[in-house]
Amino acid sequence: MSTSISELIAEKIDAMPASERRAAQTLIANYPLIGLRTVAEFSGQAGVSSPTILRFVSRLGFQSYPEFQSALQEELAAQVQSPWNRAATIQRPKDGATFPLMEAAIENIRETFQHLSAQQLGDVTDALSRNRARLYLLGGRFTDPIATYMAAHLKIVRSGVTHLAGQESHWRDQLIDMGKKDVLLVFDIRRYQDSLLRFAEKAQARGVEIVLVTDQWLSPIARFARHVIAGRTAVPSPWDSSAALFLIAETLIAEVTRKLEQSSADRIRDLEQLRDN
Amino acid sequence: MSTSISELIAEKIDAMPASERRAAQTLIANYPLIGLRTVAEFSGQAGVSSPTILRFVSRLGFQSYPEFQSALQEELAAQVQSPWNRAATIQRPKDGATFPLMEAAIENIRETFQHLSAQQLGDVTDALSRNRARLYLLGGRFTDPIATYMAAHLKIVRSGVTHLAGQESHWRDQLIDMGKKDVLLVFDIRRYQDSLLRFAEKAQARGVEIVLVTDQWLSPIARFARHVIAGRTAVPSPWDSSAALFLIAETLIAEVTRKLEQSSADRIRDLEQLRDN
DNA sequence: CATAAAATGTAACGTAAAGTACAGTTTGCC
DNA sequence: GGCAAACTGTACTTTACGTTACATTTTATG
Repeated sequence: MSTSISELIAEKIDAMPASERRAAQTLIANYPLIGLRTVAEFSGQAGVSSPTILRFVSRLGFQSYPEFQSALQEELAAQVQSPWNRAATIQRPKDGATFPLMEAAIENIRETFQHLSAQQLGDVTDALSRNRARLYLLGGRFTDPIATYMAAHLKIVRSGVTHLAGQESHWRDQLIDMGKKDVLLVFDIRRYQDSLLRFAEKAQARGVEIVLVTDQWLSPIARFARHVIAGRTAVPSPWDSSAALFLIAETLIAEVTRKLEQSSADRIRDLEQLRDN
Repeated sequence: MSTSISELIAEKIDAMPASERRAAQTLIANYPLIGLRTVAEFSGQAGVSSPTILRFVSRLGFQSYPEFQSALQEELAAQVQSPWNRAATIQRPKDGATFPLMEAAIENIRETFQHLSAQQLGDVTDALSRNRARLYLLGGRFTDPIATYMAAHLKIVRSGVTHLAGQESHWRDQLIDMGKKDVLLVFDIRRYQDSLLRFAEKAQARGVEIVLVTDQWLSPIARFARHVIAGRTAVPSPWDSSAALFLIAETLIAEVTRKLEQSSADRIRDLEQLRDN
């Protein structure tokens, strides 16, 4: 519980002797600048002696004056950096060069998650958390790195995770091991790749449960998918943005990790041990 | 009219020697808190010596470190006191607990781009657009997919792009071809990888211009980097989020593409033809 | 490659600032 | 009005911070 310092003062000011109260009022009146100066300056401004200032900060619960100052600084920095008054800073004309691509990407992310129900997210998480089943990840030309990223994390929290990399023929050889109860997570955005479609079709034929992460126009793989998550990708750039998909991936990683909490904690510990040796 | 300190830094950073630039980058990445701490803490965080910090603030035009701190404090206090922020702070638009991870990631993205000056972005874009030079991309355990993603795009718009994949020994063999005027883009976030540091050091020794994309705590590679872009990564999840770094990558891709517009357009047409055959 | 110039860190210094002991002053209470 | 308790300031001590001189290393230049 981080009560702000001004709250702290308001709370204790009534229990203070006169001089310390003067210190408190001076601080409130010049909040927070005077508190960042030296004890001498503070005491001078308040018209009390230095020890009074020290007793004052001590009464607030700080062990030393520097500690009190650090608290003030952090509070200040937190206020300035917080996003909702960040907006004020951004709109300054001098700054000007706000980043259109970034703004668009954020808008995409918001919209993407707005269309994503907790239900849907839960279903997909369940599918990806089925420890007994195998989980295969696959992506397209530009989305494969996202599949790689996801696989890198999921391999840590659970077993049976395979990233289908390299040549198409190589994926196909993996089909032999894929069956009912197994899960295939595919990323596919425009221009949709035939190779992915063909593979998804075959996987579905073998009873594999397919999760598709695609763009808002939906890859044809949607036809074979049990779950479909659609993200926005349009930005003012020659290229589409996969940032929303990336965040979808991170969200799934986090959810699966949380869901497998106990078992993954053990697993992570074992992995750390292996690494140390 | 008083130019803000962050503007002041952006303006002078190019005229600074390496160590002072590191100080500047550390301050920008942790703006403004680190500047309010002691010289020793600042220097420790930046990985330089105390005198370097003092020379840095001196170069910014301040007579002494306390004077610099006072300026920071006043700037901060002014921001907090402005009526705009007062209003903004009161009504938190924090809508219900939809997707905390997404909200945090968006905040991270905003903060990351807030700390990124147009100047800096332009410098990096220039480096990545130098068609005559070779461009190498490299990432860590979880960031390598971002390097891959970037390489996949950049390979389309320009030549001489290499993604350093696979084993460390394999990267090293590439060093032989790397020299002055070549550029190395490294992604490195906590836990920072020794292998990347070693490689960056060797590359720098060969005169390679290093661009580092890291987290707000700055990878030790910052020591060898000509350009440093620091992104925020903290989210309410067992894992850090690389979404901000991903968007940095997309922004760089877009900028480079725009910069190489004519030449890349030709190149893309040629590529399309090749694919059709 | 030799030389000068610039940059950087080490270590020591002086000082300003926080912190403390104690005596003086005020306040409250019988 | 006398006494005790709490409060406050003066004067001093101690800490630690900013600063500087200088030696070492690195970089640029002919």
